[in-house]
Amino acid sequence: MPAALLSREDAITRIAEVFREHGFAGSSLSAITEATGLGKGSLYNHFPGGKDQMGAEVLAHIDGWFETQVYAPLRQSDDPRVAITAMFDAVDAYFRSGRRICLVGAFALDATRDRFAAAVQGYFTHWIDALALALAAGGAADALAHAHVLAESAVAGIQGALTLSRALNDPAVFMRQMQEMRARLNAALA
Amino acid sequence: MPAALLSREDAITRIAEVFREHGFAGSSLSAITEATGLGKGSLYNHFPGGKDQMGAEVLAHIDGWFETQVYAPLRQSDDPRVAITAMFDAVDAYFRSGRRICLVGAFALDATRDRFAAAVQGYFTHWIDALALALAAGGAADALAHAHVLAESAVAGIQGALTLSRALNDPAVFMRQMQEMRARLNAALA
DNA sequence: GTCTATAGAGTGATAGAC
DNA sequence: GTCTATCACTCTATAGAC
Repeated sequence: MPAALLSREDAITRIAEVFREHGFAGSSLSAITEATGLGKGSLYNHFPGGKDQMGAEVLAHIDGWFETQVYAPLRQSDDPRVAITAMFDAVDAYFRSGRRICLVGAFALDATRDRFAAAVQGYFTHWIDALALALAAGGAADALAHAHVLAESAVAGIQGALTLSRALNDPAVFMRQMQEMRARLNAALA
Repeated sequence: MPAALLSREDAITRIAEVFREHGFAGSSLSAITEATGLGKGSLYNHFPGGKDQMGAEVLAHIDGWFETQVYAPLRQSDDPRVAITAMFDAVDAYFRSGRRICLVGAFALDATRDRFAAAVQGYFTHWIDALALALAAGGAADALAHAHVLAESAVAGIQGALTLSRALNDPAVFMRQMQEMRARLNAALA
C-alpha cells in the first residue's frame, strides 16, 4: 500500500477548516480537493458517503476533542474552580481567542442541523451537563437548581461571543467576554 | 401592466425566510422562486444584482426593523428600565421565543460575512451602542466604563441563546436565558 | 493476483445569470 | 425559458504494497 500523502486526521481537520470558512452547503468538493490536495477519487475512497460523511466525521472529531479536553476534566475534577479555569483556557485555545468560529454552532443555524441533529445536540448537551456538574459540585448558590441554567448561559455566552467577534471582526470582543464569563462563574462558586 | 402578486416587501420577507432556513449559500434560486411564487425572470427584474442584491436588501430590511423597534427606543427612552424591558419584548417577538434564528448572526459565521461586512457589523454595533447608552443612562454600577461590556454580553447572550435553542431544538432554552438576562441587566441598573 | 490510495475524465442534475 | 458553469458524484485507470 502506498504511503498516504495525508493522514485521515489531517484530511479531516483540513475539511473542517473548509466547512468553517464556507459553511457546509457552501463548501464545494473542489474547494475540499484544493484544501486537502486529494483528488475526488481519493476523497471518495476515504469518504464513500461523500460530503455528508465528511460532515459527520468532522463533527465526531470535534466531539472527541471536546470530550477529552473539556467535558471529561469538568466531570472528574476535584476542584471546580480549577476545572472551570481549565475549560476557559481550552476554549480560548480552541477558538483561537475568537478568531475561529464554532462549527457546531454554525451547523446548528441552518438546515445543516437536520442532517447532523444528534451530533449537534450531543455537543451542546454534553458541554452544558459537564459544566453544570462542576458548578453544582462547587456549590453554586442554591446549587443544583441553578447550576444547569448557569452552565447554559455560559455556553450560550461563548457561542454568542464567537458570533459577535466574527461579525465585528474583532477578537477583543471574545477575549473581553470570556474574561467576564470567568468572573461570573467564579462568583457563583461560593 | 398586471398587478404584482407580491409586494416588494413581501418578497423580501419570504426571501429572508429561505435564507434563514438554508443559509445564504444553501439557498438556491429555485427555492426562492418557490417561496415567492416569482419566476426567475421576475426575480431578476426586481433584483438585477441577483442573490447578492437579495441578501443586501434582506439585511437592510432587518436593520430597518431593529432601528425603529429596538435601537431608537433604547436611545430615546427616559426610563432605561422600561426601555430594556421593551427591548426584550421586541426581541422575544422577533425571534419567536427562540424558534427563529438571527439571520445576521448566521451570515456572520461563514464567508457570507465578507459579502455583507458593513451591514453585519452595523447591525451589531448599533445594537450594542444603543443598549450601552440606555444602561449608562440608568446608572449601571461604574456606569460608562462597564455599560458597553455589559451591553456586549447581553447581545452575545441573545445570539448564543438562539444558537443553543436551535441546536437543542428547544425554545425553552431561549426563553429561560432571556429571563436570566433581563434580571442581570435590571440588577445592573442601580 | 488482491488491496488501497491515487488521479481525473466524464456523468446527469442543477446552479445562478440573463 | 435558455444559457453556461459548476455541482456532487461515478467510473476507469494507475501505482505500488502485499
